[in-house]
Amino acid sequence: MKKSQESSTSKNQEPITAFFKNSDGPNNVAISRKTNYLPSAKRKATCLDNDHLISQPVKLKLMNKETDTNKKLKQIKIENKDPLKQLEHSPIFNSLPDISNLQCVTFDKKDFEQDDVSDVFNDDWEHEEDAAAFDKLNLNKMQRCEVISLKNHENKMELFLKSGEMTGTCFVEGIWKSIPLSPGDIISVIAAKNETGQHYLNDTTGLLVLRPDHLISSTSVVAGVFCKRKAVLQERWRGIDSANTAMTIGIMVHELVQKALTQQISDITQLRLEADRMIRESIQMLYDAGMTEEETRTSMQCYIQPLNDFMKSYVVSKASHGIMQNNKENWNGHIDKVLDIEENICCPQLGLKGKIDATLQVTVPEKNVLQKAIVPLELKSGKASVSAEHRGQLVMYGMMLSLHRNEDPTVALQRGLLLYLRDKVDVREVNCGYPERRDLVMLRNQLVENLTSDPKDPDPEQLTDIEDASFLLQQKLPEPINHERACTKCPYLSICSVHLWHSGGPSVSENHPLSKLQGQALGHLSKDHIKYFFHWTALLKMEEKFQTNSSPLQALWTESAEKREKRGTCIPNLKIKTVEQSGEKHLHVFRRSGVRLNREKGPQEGEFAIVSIDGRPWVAAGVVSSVSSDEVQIHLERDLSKRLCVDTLYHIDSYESYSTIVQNLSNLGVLLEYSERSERLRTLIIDTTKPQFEAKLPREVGRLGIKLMRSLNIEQQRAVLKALSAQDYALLQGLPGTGKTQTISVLIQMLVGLKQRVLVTAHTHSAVDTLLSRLPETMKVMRLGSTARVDINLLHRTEKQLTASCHTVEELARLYDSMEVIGVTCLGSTHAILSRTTFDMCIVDEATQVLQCTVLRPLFAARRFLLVGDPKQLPPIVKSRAARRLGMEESLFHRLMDEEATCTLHLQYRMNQAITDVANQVAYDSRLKCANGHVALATLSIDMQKLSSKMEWLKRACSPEPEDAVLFLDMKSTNVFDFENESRSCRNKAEACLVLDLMECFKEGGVSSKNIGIIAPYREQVSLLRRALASYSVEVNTVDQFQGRDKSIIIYSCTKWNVSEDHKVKEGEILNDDRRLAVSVTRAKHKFIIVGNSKALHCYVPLQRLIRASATVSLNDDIVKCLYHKYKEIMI
DNA sequence: ACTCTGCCAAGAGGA
Repeated sequence: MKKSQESSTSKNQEPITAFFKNSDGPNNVAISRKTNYLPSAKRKATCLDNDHLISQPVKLKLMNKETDTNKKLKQIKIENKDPLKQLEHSPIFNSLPDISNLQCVTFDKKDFEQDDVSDVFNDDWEHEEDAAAFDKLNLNKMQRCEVISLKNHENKMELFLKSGEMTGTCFVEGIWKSIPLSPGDIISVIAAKNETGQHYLNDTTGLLVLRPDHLISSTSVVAGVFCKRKAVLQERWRGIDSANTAMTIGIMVHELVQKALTQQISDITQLRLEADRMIRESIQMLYDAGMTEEETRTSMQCYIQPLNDFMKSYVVSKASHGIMQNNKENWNGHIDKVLDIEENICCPQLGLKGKIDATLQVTVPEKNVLQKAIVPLELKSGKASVSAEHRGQLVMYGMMLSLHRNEDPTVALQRGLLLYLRDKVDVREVNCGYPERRDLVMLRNQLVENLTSDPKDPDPEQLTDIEDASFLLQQKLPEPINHERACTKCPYLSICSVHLWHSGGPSVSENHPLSKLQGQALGHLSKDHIKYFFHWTALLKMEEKFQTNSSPLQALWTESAEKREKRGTCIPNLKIKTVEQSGEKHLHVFRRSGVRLNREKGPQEGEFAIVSIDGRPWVAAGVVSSVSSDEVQIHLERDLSKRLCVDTLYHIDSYESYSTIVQNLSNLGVLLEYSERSERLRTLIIDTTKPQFEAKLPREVGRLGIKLMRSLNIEQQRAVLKALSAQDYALLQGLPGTGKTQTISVLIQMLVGLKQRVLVTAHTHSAVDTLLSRLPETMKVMRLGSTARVDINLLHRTEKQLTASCHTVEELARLYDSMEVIGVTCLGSTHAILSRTTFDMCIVDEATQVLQCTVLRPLFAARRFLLVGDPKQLPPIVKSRAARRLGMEESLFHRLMDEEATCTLHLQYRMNQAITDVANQVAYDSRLKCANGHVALATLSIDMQKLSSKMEWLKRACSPEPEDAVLFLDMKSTNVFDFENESRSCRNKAEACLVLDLMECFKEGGVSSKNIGIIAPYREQVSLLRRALASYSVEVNTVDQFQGRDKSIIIYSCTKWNVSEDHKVKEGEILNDDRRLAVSVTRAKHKFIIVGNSKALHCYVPLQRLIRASATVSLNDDIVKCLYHKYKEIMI
């Protein structure tokens, strides 16, 4: 039972100062890893004396007595609760070390007598020399360090830190002691030095940033001022809180102000016109929030006059002081220049990021002298509360900016402007002292503590039990606040409560509002529902952890651009060539001189990427629109050429966002809500209640069927009728080549004929587009999603095109409502149409490729659903091996598969009999049938006469005969083929040579290369083959890219040749994946050729099954040697 | 040591 919080948050108290109350709480200090770390008497420390570093012994004496300054500070704290005002009269200010003088001194390795710092951590501490290597770390500057060990003293904690080659110690007192640190933790520290040369932090000096590599946005930190628990929930379940009026107005006011500032608009009529124009252009946003234009115009009214006043008094006028005398609180400066709008700041030293509304150059009168300064401005469209949240945001921007200027973030003078415009202008200057900075850093630390794992946490990849995982990997959350009204209305109430009551952690007292709200929050949920929620949140956590480890964002500031380039995630050293406005974005063209870009690695076209400068990561971000050998084009949200000089070198890094994880978590959150749509899905998906079917279909179905179903075979017709009779859901299992796209297309036409609205979705854009392109042009179809990703033939059906003529929210809503079919990817299903209207049926194509938690989103929007897929084909992409082991690949299709609910299409129109037979042996247990004799007997059309002079094996390889339709070309003796040491790489030049020879032969036989597809399991082999076959314009790809399509001939290059006899197949090894193999085989219509080395492949069971089912041709050493000599020039 | 599609972001306000 924890009551401290419940009683301590009183109403009039600034929540931010409440930190002081908690600072004496218990601290969980880990015990030092090395117990006899270093006898303190022997330790040496370096201190700064006349600009020289002198080593001198330091006596470690615990200071039990308070220093004078500490005493004084305590008094001030008691007298004055507002940390903002505390430092103004504080004597401590002067007693802090003068960092500005120290800045020029850099602590470099060469400054020291002893160069050997590498073995500082030897257990042998007897030598004075080793000990002297300590405390080289200069903590007067902010440093990113690893905590090596810690030692708890009576009222302070001693940290042993390491940064690069340097090590040092630091004493931590006061509030900082409450940070739970473990050896291995990364922290960022700035500390003071006492008279004995010892670094220390206490309540009056220094900053300690926990796990600074995890950047938290400034708004998230200040959200924690009110409720830390909510701040954490908001980071993880962002999608739960839907668009509301206040926020929408806020966004519009921001745009208006930014426009006024950049264009110097100070005419009220013009501002009104701008506002009107803005409303007209934002109808999409208004639709999302369910607002009308009239309502919006009215709400905007109360900002326009004040904005006009603001522009007149502060921006346009020449006067720089003496203005607005009638209001003393108002700021008395002048805005000279707008330097930037929405400037992105990212500060790895403080673990913070943010976006500054406007960066301004101002003149401020100070002691009768005019001072120039650069200040951030933060606009707020709500009440002029000058709250801790609002000020805190500016304080954090201030700290980040001071670090960019190379100043000490604990003491550097910082000023920022708060602008309130509702009803009247109110400009406030926010300047602050140390305590508020400290408290904000601590607040951030508390959030990070919950948002990141600590070194002691279990490694998710080691977990083998789903129950353990869902218990151990639950979201850590701060304690709830005691605020009934806020909790009742909080959108995160259910998620907050499910963690509070079902995570085995501490709970709240009976009188706590959350106890009273328990029924409202969770009353509608069963144990199974909660279990399902925790299972999937744990799986997502595992996947997320894997992602954090494999592509760490911190590489942006911990690794050089060149190193990142080697890693394959960065295009370094670019200069701006041109910048042009393109819609709301700025198209930047970057040029790299000299070195050619490696186009296969690094940010690709259509991907989201981050632009950085050395020492300033993440100055902007946007979507890459093209990458050529010497240029990169990217759409950024702001114009970089305005602030920075022409010669600045930029780096563009690819970025893996976590938004998918957050969206999936949100979907699970929605599944817990008390609503009809969630209740329905919980019953069907979690409780797996049997789906119901209508016994009789309306007569209309028959009439429509005569017209529409004629093109379908019996099996397909049955499937359509089954889907139409579903009251809850139905499954359609479509084996390869069985015409499921055709079937779904007819089903959609039937549904539309019955006046039903259909939502068509799939995991990939291409699957959605394939379906939509089969629908008649007369049908009202809208494709949602980013235009860049949509198939070129469907551009006329994109939302952008169709809504171009809408000028009002009503028109827009009418248009959306009039659509008979909406097509969108599962992850794109956050579009407002899906939450504002209901569909009669949702059809999910390639449903076996979607994660269960991802498919939920489109399903919420429909009364019934149809899942279409083939469980024998590709599963969803799950990167974490552990998550795969625990069942994350199980799609909803798998979960719901049941004879009564499923229709299967067996009759296929693609493969001839020979390939069908092999497919049946490899994956389909004789279930796959050729639809008719024509399909069964189809053969490759090739002119064998032209190949009569070829060698026997090559003739068989190209022959159209059924007995050679599936052929294994065995290259046993790859040893002859020792081009170079390729033992570690996943490519095989021998196989590439063979494929090249086959291609040449097919070409001679008159087979068009567009009828041939080449598949390799590994990317590396794919790119080798692509280079080698560049002259053929033949498609070479991984299996995944061929899903859903076919070719007359498929050549499959197994690649692996150096697998040892006793090789133990690892879990999830790609060659052992029967689903990928099944997809490969079933892409071929007439001929399937496997190229491989039987010795290397014998350990892979699915491949063995395939090889046994096919005819084998062994290629001897001579053939291989011959191939080598023929093509060695091409194999680069 | 293997495959790879989707998601723009931080903030927009209020207890």
